[in-house]
Amino acid sequence: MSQANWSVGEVAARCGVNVSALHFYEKKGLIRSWRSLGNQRRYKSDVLRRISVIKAAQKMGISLEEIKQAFTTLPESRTPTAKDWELLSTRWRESLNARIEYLQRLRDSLSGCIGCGCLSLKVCPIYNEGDRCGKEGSGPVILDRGPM
Amino acid sequence: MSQANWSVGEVAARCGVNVSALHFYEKKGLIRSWRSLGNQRRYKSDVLRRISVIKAAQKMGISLEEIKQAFTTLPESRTPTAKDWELLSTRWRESLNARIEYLQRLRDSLSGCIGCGCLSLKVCPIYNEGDRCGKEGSGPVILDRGPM
DNA sequence: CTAATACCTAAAGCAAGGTTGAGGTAAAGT
DNA sequence: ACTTTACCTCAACCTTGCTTTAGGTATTAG
Repeated sequence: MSQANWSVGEVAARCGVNVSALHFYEKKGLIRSWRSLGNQRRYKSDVLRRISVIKAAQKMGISLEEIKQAFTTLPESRTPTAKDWELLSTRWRESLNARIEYLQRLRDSLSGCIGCGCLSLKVCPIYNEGDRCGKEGSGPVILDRGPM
Repeated sequence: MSQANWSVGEVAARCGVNVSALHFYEKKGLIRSWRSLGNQRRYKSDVLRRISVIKAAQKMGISLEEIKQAFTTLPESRTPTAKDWELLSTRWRESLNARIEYLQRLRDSLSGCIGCGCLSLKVCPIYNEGDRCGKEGSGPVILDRGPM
């Protein structure tokens, strides 16, 4: 079983992050700890999952601020369950899908666009935003408002 | 036809970027200009394509430094042709594909991983790196070294 | 001719996501 | 007991990709 009282160094080693990152996450409100008699941080084992979720979400391109927002949907009173976490992952999977589709559109336009003459011109789907300098207004903007 | 001598303001308006960004790109060596008698920047029209390529590459997640490196493969002596640009786009398409595949693996693992109990444990494909704290060494690391 | 823009340079600032360093306390090994 | 290692806080620093500000020159519109 997992221990009950993790020190910051143990968590850092276990999660493959620096102690400074844990301090940082705590300051940002993404994780919490209580203190030992000697004022050292102690963690419940569910912090491990939080950190792994932070890292996974970052790989998806989700900012710490967004992760923090998502964490506010977790229960305060009890340790989050698998269901609680699954809800998060469901929402993020949607944004991940959107991002993947965006990149796919970008890739598919790329073949035609960078090599051909259209890039930087009026109707290129890759390069086009606020491009109203030509004589007529520009064509559709397919890619510019994609998810970041 | 495109004009021969673009001012910085014209390029900025045409490309939808700020003048300050053009100064910045120039300082970083991504674009070049010559000067008018009154010391103002003047651009050849091929700067438009450069900038659109910069923007497209950024959408793919390519850093300015990498873009600059890629630009060094363009000919110095003549204005780059469609073929020249196509070469760039080919290389980038590969890295874009890699990134897409990485995100797809991430997505496909996500369903099982965040919700289940494995995340933060020894063999989860999403959360796993330098995880040698368990009794045995950890399992394969599927996702951690993916392209950024 | 004059006033409003547009442009110039250099330096500072901003946001994200941390890391590094200084100065000091706590806990653990021998 | 003593020394090393782990931990604490706070502040400063780093990188990327720009923007903003300040102080000054050039160009353009009326």
